[in-house]
Amino acid sequence: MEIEKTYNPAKAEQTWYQYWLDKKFFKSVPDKRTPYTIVIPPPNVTGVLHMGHMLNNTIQDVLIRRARMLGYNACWVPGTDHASIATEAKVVALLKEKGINKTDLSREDFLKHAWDWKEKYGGIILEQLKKLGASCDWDRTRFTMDEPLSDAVIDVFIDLYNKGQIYRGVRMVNWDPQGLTAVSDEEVIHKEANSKLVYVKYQIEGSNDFITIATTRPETIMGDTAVCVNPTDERYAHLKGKKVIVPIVNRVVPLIFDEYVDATFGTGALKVTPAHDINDFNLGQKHQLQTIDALNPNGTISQAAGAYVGMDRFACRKQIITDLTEQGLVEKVEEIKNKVGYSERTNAVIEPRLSMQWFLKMDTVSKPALEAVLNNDVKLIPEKFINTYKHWMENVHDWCISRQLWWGQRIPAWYDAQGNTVVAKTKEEAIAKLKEKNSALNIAEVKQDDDVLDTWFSSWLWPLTVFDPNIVKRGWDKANEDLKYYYPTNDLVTAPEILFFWVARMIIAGKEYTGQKPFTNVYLTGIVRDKLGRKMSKSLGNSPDPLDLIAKYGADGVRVGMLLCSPAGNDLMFDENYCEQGRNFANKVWNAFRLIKGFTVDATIETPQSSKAAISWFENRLSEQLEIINEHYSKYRMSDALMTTYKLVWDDFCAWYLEAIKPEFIDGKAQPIDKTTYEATIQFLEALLKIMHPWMPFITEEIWHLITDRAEKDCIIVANWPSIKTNIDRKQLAEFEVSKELVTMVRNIRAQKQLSPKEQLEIIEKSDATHSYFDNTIIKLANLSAYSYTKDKVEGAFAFQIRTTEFFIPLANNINKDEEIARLTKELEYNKGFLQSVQKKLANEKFVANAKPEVIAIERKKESDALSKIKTIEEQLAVLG
RNA sequence: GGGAGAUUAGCUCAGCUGGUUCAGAGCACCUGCCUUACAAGCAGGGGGUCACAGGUUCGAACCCUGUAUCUCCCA
Repeated sequence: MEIEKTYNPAKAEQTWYQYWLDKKFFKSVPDKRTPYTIVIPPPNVTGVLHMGHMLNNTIQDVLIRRARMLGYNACWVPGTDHASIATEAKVVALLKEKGINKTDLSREDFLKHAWDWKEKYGGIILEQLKKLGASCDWDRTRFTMDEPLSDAVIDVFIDLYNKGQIYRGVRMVNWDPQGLTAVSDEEVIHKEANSKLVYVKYQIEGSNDFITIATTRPETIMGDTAVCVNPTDERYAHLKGKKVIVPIVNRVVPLIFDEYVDATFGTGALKVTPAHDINDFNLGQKHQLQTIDALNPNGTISQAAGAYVGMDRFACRKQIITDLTEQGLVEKVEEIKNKVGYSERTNAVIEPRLSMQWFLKMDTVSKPALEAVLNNDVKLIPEKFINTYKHWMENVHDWCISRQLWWGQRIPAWYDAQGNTVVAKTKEEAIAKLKEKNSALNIAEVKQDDDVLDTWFSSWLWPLTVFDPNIVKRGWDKANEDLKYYYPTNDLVTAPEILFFWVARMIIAGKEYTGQKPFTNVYLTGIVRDKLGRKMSKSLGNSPDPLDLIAKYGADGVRVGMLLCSPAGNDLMFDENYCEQGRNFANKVWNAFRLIKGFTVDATIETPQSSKAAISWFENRLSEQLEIINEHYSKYRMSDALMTTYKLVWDDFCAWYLEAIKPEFIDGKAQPIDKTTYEATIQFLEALLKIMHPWMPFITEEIWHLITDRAEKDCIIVANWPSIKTNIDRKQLAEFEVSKELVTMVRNIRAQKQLSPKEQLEIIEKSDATHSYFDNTIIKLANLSAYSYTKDKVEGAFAFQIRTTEFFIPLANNINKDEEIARLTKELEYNKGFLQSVQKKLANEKFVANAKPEVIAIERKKESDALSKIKTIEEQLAVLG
């Protein structure tokens, strides 16, 4: 059979993914085995695969595939999130292109468009995940707005309302004037901006004096209902009891005194606009100030402002500065840097706004969730996030859960014309409840709340409702078989950015409705940045399309590339070079297979000693390294686990083992290989393929089937993870390390003396021994004619040491005395310096008195080794004269 | 302004109980090789005042204090 020289990933990827699907290897149903479960962080239904998803989902797939091989019942639940604001914005934009305004549509018509859109374009991202090799149980695919899941969201709202945890009230919220909705604190991104700090003069009533205030928001002047200064600020003490006149609208407002004001900022005088700043709002409450809302929901100036009505807030800001300047009321304008909040979803500047919203009280429900992390019941990886988590959970604010949108779960609150409110699942139930409050109820006037719930108010139930949407209604005791079996899940892999949005809230919901944590380990990935450290973004155009990368380097290559450079919790400086390295690794594996497949087996020939030794060594080496790999996995050190695998395959297997056992060519003909060595080699290859499989699922499955014809379900995806041999011979491993050094030394000498690798050399070891286990392997690897032992020095040969042993290579015409003297002198100096430092240490009484005995023993060994080396070198120098 | 973390080779990172002259890996780099598995390769090599300044210790990349720079979170 002809095997191609380079690995071609495209075909293998297509073939095997379909094969796995057909054989239902990803499918999981509860059985006697221990489950291993991951629920996917559901990507936005509108989303397309980006580098962050790649990283995230590759890690999940590695964990799932390894668990499957370890014999767990591995279940990875996929799905998408309805992402209310992002999706609604997208649908609105699309309708606009068709000339349809959302405001012209009824709620029902809009939702119909939205669902049409979702059915047509939603979930592309899940198809893309398949290209990556994601082994999700696709039969379990869920969407956060699937009817049963939505139902559960409503159940939770009703339940928490009945428990008194949910309330409605007027609060200052983060208003997105573009999305026309409130957003939570976590959805506001604070960015540094260059702003103008305007110093405006307000006249003191009944005088020609002015008080100057500094503001970055002059367009809210029309909403001012006080001016405030610090009571300790002597500059303003004489103004006590006075009133001031707000410019533009000429409103007379009180001058108030409050500790809140920072006397050192600006002029020390603050304009108070209770409707447009949270701190001003608090001041307003405290001093019982009037509240004037000078802005409309869309960010234009409101009727109530009394001036500039209808003008956009930013246009108004400019205009008002011009107008005030003309009136001589602007003292100066300073350029400053301040933080401005932007909407995560629409990127509009957030406006603090007073409005009627629904809130969830966080103080009591968050306590068990904080404890779960502090007592390590839920482990955060890396641990450094525990502090951040603690800080947030201890300072948590009530959660604004209503959104002024249509796409999402509609709040199940109902009102009558008299302002009575009830919470109920259906209109009928609501009417019944309202009747209790209002005997004269006019049914025609009963209205449901127009708002929907925050998306996170549905995704916090994700690990519960993907398994059992009835959990809220029926309770943990009556949970279905799936939930009982898979929950709590094992690992959650997500970005630290949503630690509070999502992770904390899932723990809250889990504790509330099952009394249990939703997952045991939370692996927090970093942000994927470009190699300059910039966040990858569409606008910068610095984000490669993951599918292009897969086409170019193969899915296996990209997976390896991503994970080579991503320790947990660290941002990842992505560089295509890593994918290239991944692709090269796949090709290396491919060629190792090609070599082995090309062997001709002859059952009659005996196994050479060199191969026997190599097999024994690699058997030990494999177990030794597998132990380390398992250890890395158990600590979620993914890059380390991968790098150890990489070196085991490339260095140990390809560079040392295969070179040691591969048959020679005689007269241009490849010699056959003995059966024992061949079979051992195939076994090693299979074990290595298994260890590589979680990282490189496609190529390993491809080779697995090319090695031999296999039964229908004999696939590497369900093969057993290799076991570690019980008695690893570490002494032998150490011995081979010395042999490797010897081989390297010989190669080095060849390079220095410009000797062909084909020219055979001879090695003589100065030792009392007559042979050792790896002699023949060394002969093979270093291309020697002989390896012999002597008790005496060999004159006129090239001499060197490995550790404390002396070796000679007879090189009749190739010894340059001066060069040798220089080399040996340098080595002598180094060893003398080393000896000196060791002896200094040993001469130190305090060291000998305080250091651990093992440490002292090591130092003594170093001393004696150095002494013997020095002696040897001095002898060699003496011989050279 | 408050909090958390980081700073080790050109780059990305290890260094997990303080103990091999002040250190490791991968990539990149340099030199030599198209050697019948692989040039997507092979062999060999160079490269670091462990951010800076003090301190603790027989001994510090590691522990402590301060400084600088960067990142993130919260207000």
